Amino acid sequence: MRLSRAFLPTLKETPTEAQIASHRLMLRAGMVRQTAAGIYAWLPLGLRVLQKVSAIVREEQDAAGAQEILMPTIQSAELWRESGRYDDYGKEMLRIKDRHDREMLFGPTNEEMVTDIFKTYARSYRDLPRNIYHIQWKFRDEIRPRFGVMRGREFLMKDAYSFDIDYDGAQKSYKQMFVAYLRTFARMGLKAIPMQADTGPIGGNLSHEFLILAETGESGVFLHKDLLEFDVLGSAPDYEGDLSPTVDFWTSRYAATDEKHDEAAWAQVPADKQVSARGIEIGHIFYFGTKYSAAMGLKVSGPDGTMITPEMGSYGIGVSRLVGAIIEANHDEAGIKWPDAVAPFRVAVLNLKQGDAACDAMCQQLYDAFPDDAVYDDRGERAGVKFNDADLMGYPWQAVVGPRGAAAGKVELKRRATGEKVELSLEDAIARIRA
RNA sequence: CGGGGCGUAGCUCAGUCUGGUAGAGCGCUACGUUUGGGACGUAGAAGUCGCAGGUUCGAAUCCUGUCGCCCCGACCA
Repeated sequence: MRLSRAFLPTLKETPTEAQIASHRLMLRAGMVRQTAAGIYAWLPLGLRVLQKVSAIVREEQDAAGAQEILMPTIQSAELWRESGRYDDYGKEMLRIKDRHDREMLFGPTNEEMVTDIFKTYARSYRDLPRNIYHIQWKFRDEIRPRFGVMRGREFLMKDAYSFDIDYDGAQKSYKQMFVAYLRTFARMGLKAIPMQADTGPIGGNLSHEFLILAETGESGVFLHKDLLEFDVLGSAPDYEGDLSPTVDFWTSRYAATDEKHDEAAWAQVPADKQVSARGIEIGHIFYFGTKYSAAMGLKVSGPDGTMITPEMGSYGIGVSRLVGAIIEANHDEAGIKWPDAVAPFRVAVLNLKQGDAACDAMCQQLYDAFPDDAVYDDRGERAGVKFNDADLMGYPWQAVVGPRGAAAGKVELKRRATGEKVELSLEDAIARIRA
């Protein structure tokens, strides 16, 4: 992407409405544009991050055995009457009438719809277990949207739904998602901690929220320090094997949000292992048994010919919220510090003297070395502007090419996260960025 | 939904109390000088003053209504 031709509008001044770092930086870096309260348009830079985050979520869902589908945003009220949630859900649900006066709604979640779809095809216990998911826009008419994409009304969510023949199967599905979530967030450079949670309007009796620590988090959290030091990505999980050791590691150490906080249990945690902080919820998993399958008439034949009502669970990740959460966890005064895995581009090539033959040639080679993964700041701007914009947009690497260095065949490579700078030959610089 | 605040140029805001030619900085355009951490000068473009109605010779300013947005609280991926 050449900046001279890109639609990447950065802002020098901070828009007044933005109160927290991620919102300010997303607006300043030109990632999103607010179009109504809690509703955002995603501009190219923001969209790339959203897509990278989605891709990681998708890979880990697929690895855990879930299969992707895509359900619509608009649903029929009828479905929600079957489960009884049409009246329960309240004003958070955006209700719409079509031209024939039929009652419709913009989906806040998809338990009803997925159950309805699934029941058309599932005939036998042989059709189970299954886990299907989609990544789709949701709408929840929040009383008070705030914090940019962190609490928007329209938001992108990955929601998965598991169907199992019995309780043990459902527990296995739950653990698969539990482990998949740990890996998903770890790959984005986040330390997400699963915590006991309320099940809220979804129902059920087993639920974990995944939170990351951040000063601007909306929940208070209390946790055992060991949980912050565990290496999640150390070994690839065997999803068909016994996942209990991993899940037990996490669930045996104290971790709770203020809603579920238990002072007595907390007092059992050694004082030097107690961590109390603020947290942002980025994922939530539920086991809720037959709540929807029973209400909506999902039944399959069992091995002995009797009908069985499958056990279900649902598993959500706030994909658009994650973009904000990642920024909350990775920024400084100057701007964003993208983790490599979700960076919109891996490297920014900064040409400090546009039009200088040596600079132009070296920049072009750097740029060509990273197809679709580099931005080339080839604008006729002063060096300071390019430095500041690159810091703001937060590319993991900055390859700085000025007349002095170009004459000596050197590139100055800056690591955004640490601020560390080294002078390298062109080849070494390319190798270093690739590493 | 209760409380508070704000809508004036792309952005940040002044002007409203006390009605009388619509302003500044940043950004944008052109030219010149600059050129390794958000340069300087000169010239220029850019606004139905959120919308509707009213009062008035005259409304960004006063009155009524309305819409939108932000912040604080009770609720939540």
